[in-house]
Amino acid sequence: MTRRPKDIVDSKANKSVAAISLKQLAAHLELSPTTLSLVLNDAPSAISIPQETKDRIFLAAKELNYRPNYLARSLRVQRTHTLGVIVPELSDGYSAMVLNGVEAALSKEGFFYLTASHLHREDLLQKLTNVLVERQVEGIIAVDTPIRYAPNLPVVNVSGHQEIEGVTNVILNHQHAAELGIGHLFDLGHRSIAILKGQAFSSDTEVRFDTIVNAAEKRGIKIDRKLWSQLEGESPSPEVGYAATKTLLAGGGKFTALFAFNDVSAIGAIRALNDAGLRVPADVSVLGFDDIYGAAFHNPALTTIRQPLFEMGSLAAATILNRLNSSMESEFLPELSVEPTLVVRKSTAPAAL
Amino acid sequence: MTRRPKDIVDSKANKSVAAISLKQLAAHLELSPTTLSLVLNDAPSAISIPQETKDRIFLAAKELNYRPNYLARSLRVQRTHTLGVIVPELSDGYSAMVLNGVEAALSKEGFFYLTASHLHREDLLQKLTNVLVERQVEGIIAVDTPIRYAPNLPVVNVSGHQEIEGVTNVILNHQHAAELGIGHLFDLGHRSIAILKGQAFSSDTEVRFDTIVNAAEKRGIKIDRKLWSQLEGESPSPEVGYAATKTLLAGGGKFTALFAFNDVSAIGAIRALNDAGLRVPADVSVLGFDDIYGAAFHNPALTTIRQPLFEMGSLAAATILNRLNSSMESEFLPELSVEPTLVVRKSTAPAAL
DNA sequence: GCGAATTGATAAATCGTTTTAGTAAATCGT
DNA sequence: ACGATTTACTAAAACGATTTATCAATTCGC
Repeated sequence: MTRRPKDIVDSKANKSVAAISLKQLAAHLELSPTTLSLVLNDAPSAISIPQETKDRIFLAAKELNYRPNYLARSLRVQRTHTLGVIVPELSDGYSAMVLNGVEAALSKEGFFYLTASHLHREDLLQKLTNVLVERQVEGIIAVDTPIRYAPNLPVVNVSGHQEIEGVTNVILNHQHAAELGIGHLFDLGHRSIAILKGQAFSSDTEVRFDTIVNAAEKRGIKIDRKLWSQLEGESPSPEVGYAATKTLLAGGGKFTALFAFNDVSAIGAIRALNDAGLRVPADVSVLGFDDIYGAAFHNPALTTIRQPLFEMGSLAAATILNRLNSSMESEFLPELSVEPTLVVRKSTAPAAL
Repeated sequence: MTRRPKDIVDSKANKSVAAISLKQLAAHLELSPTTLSLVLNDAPSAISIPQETKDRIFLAAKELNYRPNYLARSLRVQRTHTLGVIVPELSDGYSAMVLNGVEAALSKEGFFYLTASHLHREDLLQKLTNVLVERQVEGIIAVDTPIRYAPNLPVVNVSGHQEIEGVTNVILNHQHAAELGIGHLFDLGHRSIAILKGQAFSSDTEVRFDTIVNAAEKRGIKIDRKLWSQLEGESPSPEVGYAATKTLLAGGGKFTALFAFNDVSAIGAIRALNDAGLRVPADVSVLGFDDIYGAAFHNPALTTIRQPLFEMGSLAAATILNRLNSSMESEFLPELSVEPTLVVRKSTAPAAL
């Protein structure tokens, strides 16, 4: 009521004055913490509190800059509004894009997330999972990560391919992706197609390879051993695609198109082809996968199979939130599939005769 | 050792059996929670507890899979081992790289971080800062974000340029960067140099522009109004560089080299130049900034001024950890500077006569 | 053999909330 | 006018740890 205290509070407001507790605020108002809690949280039983008192409470809370302590509240209500997100590493663009989607979905609901990178180390992965659980996350999103044992929480695996009890896999419709890719190359007249197979640790590697080979065979195209090469090494750089394409070329197989494992390796492949005196797309068409940020601005601009990574991230997050909010066990789905799209740019062209 | 029991245990381990509390564990051992706490945390006063009892406790904790509740512990000891990281958005590669460094430094110390994107919205930025403080983060790292009021916590601003009490800025040595860039172009014989100035919202925009102009003038090169153009729009895509370069070309200024604001805009610029029938680097040299992931694999590979983003992230994190651990107030430094390096690739070449 | 120190433990306060179960006074219905 | 509601508010018990006193029984020093 007096001027002095108010001024002091205001001048400190910028510096966000040391937090005040509910108890202190209650003492200041000469009310019990209970009353304040009921009013501030708009609890049903607060109907009996007169508006005048409520106003006093709101005013004081604002003036004294009361901010409820999240730890205390979380401990009491047993909810942290926090998820854990496990990625192989952050630098590769793929994970960042998924995270972006995760964040968009979570922020709407006042959730946050803790990020952890396992760097392709199995032991670290297991340890991080445990630590996240200890930190009371309400669910876990694993991105492109082969989880083994799922903790007792809602878990969604983005690009996961193992069937694990209680884990929802958010996956691309790989069959469709392979059809789109091979179909595009076939339509351009390509009949000799090479493939860059993913690294062994990537969860998409096997499905992608198999579906592509199948789609090709359906059109009478055989992918013999000389026509594919596997990416090796953990670096998320085009180097690995460059190296794999070199060995492919050294192997002597003849091809007019190359279906890369992803955009990053496609970029490396283009460089290797150029180094060998082959022009893209005049001599060899190159097809990427993912449509990462930058694929459109590569030179030549990459034709690629687009994975909706942002959507996969937000779908993963939404799925977990949904499971948390609906008490019904029935909400659980073992698999959610999203559709790829073909993005035609400049790295593919009709096959030369 | 028989197969059966092991299988059963394992099968439960997968589901990570419902957490047990300290009190329950204590009841099971017929000891008090106090004793367990002292032993498990290896408190000094635990010396009087005989090894036999300690062993019993450790064994039971392991067998019953006791995991201390982080919330409860944090509430009591008033430490969360969590930082908040505020970025403009995640998709731009720049932030992801910094985050990567942050994570590397934090994980060593058992810290985690919550990520929040403000999407260039001032109100959101302010709100997110408050929410992070409510969540009891122990410090905040802002990346390329113009913070106004710093909360009452250790704050480090990566690429921050305002002087704010209590905020440490981690910045690139811009003077040096400008010298490296202009020096490189000058040495190649360029005397007419155009500049792409950053978006108004980016904290590096003004310094970078000014230092570049100064470095040029020091060598007798004037950058008149027709020779620079400002990026506009929030999209983190090369589009903005493409558009800015178009207007530059339309303005009629003559130049043999272009110093872009960053790699992303450099990529857009190269496309605009090509569209105008100019070859890079034969007709125009293009110099990027940042050395983002992918700069090396662009075609032509970008010559660029490398910012050590990973290091800036880990330096920011280390700085905060340091301030948290040392009780001395003296640790505070208002500014930490890191050095750029020139990475010469294929987008710059001697000036044509 | 007696006070002091050591050994082996524990009860209770605390962190800052939410929530359950009240209570005392005023008002209502009849 | 009197029991039943309603109004206005609160005490105390959680949540799950850590930490500060204490305590009872031994052992030690002399």
